[in-house]
Amino acid sequence: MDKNHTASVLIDLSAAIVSVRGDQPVCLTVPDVSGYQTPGLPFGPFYPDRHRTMEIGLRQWVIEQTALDIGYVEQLYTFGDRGRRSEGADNKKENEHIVSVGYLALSKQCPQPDQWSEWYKHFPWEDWREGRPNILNQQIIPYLEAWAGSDELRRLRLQQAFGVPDKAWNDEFVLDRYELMYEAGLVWEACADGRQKEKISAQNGIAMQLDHRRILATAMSRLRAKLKYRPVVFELMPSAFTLTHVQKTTEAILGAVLHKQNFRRQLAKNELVEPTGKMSKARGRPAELFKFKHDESQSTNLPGLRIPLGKSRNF
Amino acid sequence: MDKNHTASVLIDLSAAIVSVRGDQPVCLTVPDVSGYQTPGLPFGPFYPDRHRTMEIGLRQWVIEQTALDIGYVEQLYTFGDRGRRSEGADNKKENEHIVSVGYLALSKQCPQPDQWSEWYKHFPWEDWREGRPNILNQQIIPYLEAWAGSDELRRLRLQQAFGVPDKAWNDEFVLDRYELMYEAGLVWEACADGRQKEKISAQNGIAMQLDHRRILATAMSRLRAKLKYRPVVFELMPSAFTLTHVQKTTEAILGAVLHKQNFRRQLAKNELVEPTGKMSKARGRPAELFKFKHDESQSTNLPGLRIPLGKSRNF
DNA sequence: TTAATTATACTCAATTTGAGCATAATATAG
DNA sequence: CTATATTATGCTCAAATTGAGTATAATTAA
Repeated sequence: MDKNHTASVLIDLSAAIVSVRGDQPVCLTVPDVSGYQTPGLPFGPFYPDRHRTMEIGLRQWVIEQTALDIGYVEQLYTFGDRGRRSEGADNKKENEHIVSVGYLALSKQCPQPDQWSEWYKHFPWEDWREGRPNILNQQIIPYLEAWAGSDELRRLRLQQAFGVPDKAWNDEFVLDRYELMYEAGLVWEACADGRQKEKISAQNGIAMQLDHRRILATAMSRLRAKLKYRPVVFELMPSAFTLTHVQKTTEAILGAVLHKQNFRRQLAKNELVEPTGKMSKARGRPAELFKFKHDESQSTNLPGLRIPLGKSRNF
Repeated sequence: MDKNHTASVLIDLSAAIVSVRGDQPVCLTVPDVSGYQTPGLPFGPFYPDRHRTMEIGLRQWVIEQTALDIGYVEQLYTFGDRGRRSEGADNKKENEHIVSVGYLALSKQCPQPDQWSEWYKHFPWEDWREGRPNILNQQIIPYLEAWAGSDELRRLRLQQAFGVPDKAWNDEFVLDRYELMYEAGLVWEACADGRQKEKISAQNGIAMQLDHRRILATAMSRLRAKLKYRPVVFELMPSAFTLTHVQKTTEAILGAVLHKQNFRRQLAKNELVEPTGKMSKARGRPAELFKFKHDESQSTNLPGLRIPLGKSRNF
């Protein structure tokens, strides 16, 4: 292998910092820097001689820049695509190669509401809590079927990702769906020229800078999957909470509604929570306040709640 | 944030290329380059202006250097630890920071047997197919319990990772176990000075260069987990195989024996294989030869076999 | 011809899941 | 002060899945 190539790169640490506000999952974003009205994920450079590990580097600039208390941090994926920068409007140095390491972080609070962006504004087809989103049948699916045409591979991927025809919707395939839509030119970021961008700007969710929406999709996929076998929900909960609160938070992340009694049965069986003795005061019968039973530092390896998702979710 | 820091790094693409020979999972290794007898994982540099993505870069040098046909490739983790290089014997340039992106790749064949190293020679405590490995009760557990002492957190981690006391052994926690042993100074790589290295060299599995054993542990964890919900076994199988062959391969990866009839029931239910009509010839009653029902390109999203692992595996 | 070996069909109890009803304890509207 | 809406929680029950067997069939090797 010849060595006549640039091997030196800069490393960006990008973070999808996720929290839940009310019944909406939100993600910390930074204001637009390009000419378009697209928010971006916060990111900072990695200085290898300053930080022992990349996770430490990530925590460092998150603390410095956002003053947030993030507990759970997980590395998502390292994106090394050439021309990642050149897709945006600003295009400073062509020769400066940037590799971006994506992270998922969870935060219990989300102050300054204007800095947090709701997941489902970027991915309106992912929220099934009120039933199948209209945008699917009215826009996305017809377009994708036309795009697939008689291409067998495309149709198979369509069936895998979107469950059409006659397959169930899988809430974990967020990334697959986004990438399919990207390839089909259905999302703003995939459009090369400005005119095309104008045409679909408002549709199919709010775009983000560079490949940030892809990173967010990766984060959503990972979090939805993890929720089902590790008790990460509690990284999004306050120290005391009602069982309904845990359920609403879980449902927000999954974009699906769950059976109340069965959800509680799982919680009970896995011994994840214990009563505090106190009661919540709201409308209706007061609910008992619970707390997470375990140390947060070890929550990574606990069994978690095998979420009962129900069978017929593709109507 | 001040910019008076080196931000430029080199990127290594390290690969745990896994195959199964007979009933042993194996991993492609390169000969020792340090003074010690430790094999290493193959790796190559990433040239960002030559390869569009890192995965393409990885495939490229694997083809060039090993002439292997690897189908399935999955990014594992990006390690950015400072001083990753300086642990080894050769220590060329202090200022050259290297970030290593680990990959898991699966290969159906493993020619040149001397270049492939068996998993369980590096991790003898991970193979439970003949029952609980003796090394656990005779060496590892006593040492770790002494190390934990009365430290509550350490005892909890010990319980999580190794299941002592009264918790089940979880085959997926390969990385957790290795890291705990590393911290406790139980593995060769964790020892700073040569004398200490001598002392535990032969014990606790064959060491590897740098952090390569950690990457392999990550690969093992990921593969064992994935096996249970995605049909990746077939990436390790020839085009036609008997059901027993699939089971033996699965058992090799998991390091555990499975119930034959239940394993087949899962295969049947998920419609993963179809008969070829041909028969295998060996000792005993001939078995029908099957083939994987689906296109390999889409195998990522298929349901997979929810492996029936049996209940009482910590005796 | 017999024994060893491997494959495959079938059974059955225990557990888990999906989905529901019934009842309890509070706030709020009239 | 009573009725009603609202939320919480206890309990049931059929269907499906899982764990762990037994029985039997088709080969090779002795």
